Amino acid sequence: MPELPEVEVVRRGLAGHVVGRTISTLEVFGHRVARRHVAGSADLSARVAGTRIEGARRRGKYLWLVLDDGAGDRQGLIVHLGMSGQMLVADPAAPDPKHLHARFRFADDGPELRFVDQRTFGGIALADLDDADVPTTIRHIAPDPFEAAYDRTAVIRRIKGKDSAVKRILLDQTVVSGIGNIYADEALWRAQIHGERPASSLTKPAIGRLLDHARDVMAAALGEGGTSFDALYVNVNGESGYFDRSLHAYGQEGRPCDRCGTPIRRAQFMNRSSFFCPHCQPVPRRGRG
DNA sequence: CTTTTCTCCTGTATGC
DNA sequence: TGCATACAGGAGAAAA
Repeated sequence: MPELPEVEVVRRGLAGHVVGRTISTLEVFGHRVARRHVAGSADLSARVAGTRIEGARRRGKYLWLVLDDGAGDRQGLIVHLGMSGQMLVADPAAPDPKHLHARFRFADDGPELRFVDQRTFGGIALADLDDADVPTTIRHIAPDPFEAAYDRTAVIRRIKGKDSAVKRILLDQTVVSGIGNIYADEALWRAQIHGERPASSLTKPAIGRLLDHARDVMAAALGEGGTSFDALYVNVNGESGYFDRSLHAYGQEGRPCDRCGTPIRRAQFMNRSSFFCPHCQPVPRRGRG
């Protein structure tokens, strides 16, 4: 549920609180959190201990810390928040919260870093970095709309070539990353496109406008500290953003559309909820766009 | 190869 | 009050 803006809020917090510091120990609790680290949690802890955090990076919903072991070897510590993951900076004397899955202690004996995750869809893992300092294990994740590597024209062309529902494609992180259910619905509302329209039925300019709306709505959300529709999304200090006040579609079932007044409708799509204005975003007829 | 469905997980809300 | 059920949904595995 944390999407690009919420993850960026966390990245900025990490940049301010842990970059430049040296990790003394990493404790991993339970078997779930390091499941993507194939060599296991003991290996993960051993490799992370003693490294210095050189940077905090992000692509889409993926975060990673660039770690330097001081001997010329650099690795990426990937952090994915999943549905409910939190990275919290805390006083080491503060009691452990429920659902604490990992704890980073630092050589300076300053505040520690905790990975807390109620639903345990998130996790941490180490990976090699490529020449651009992107972990090699997330090379299948496309650049997000804020990256220099984002090729808007190529993304439009790729989307135009697909017959799947356009919302499904917005959520496909291998096409463009960072967009989840909330910002997909918001971008579709802004673009006045129904998410079940086949992508190939949209004109290239319409696809371009949709992508630009997705970028713009995520930028606006970031400007307000992210969306806190769920109280689980917080920055590293445990504080929520307030972009949920600015949502036009997501979670607005029954409320009048801010553009035309028609009640916002909710429908099941891909086993998730989709919110849309039935007037501004007409439902496509089956078999055509 | 591409596309779609299933699965992982637990706290909260709702219905009987 | 208790118990069952629905729901939130990112992403990778599995299936089609």
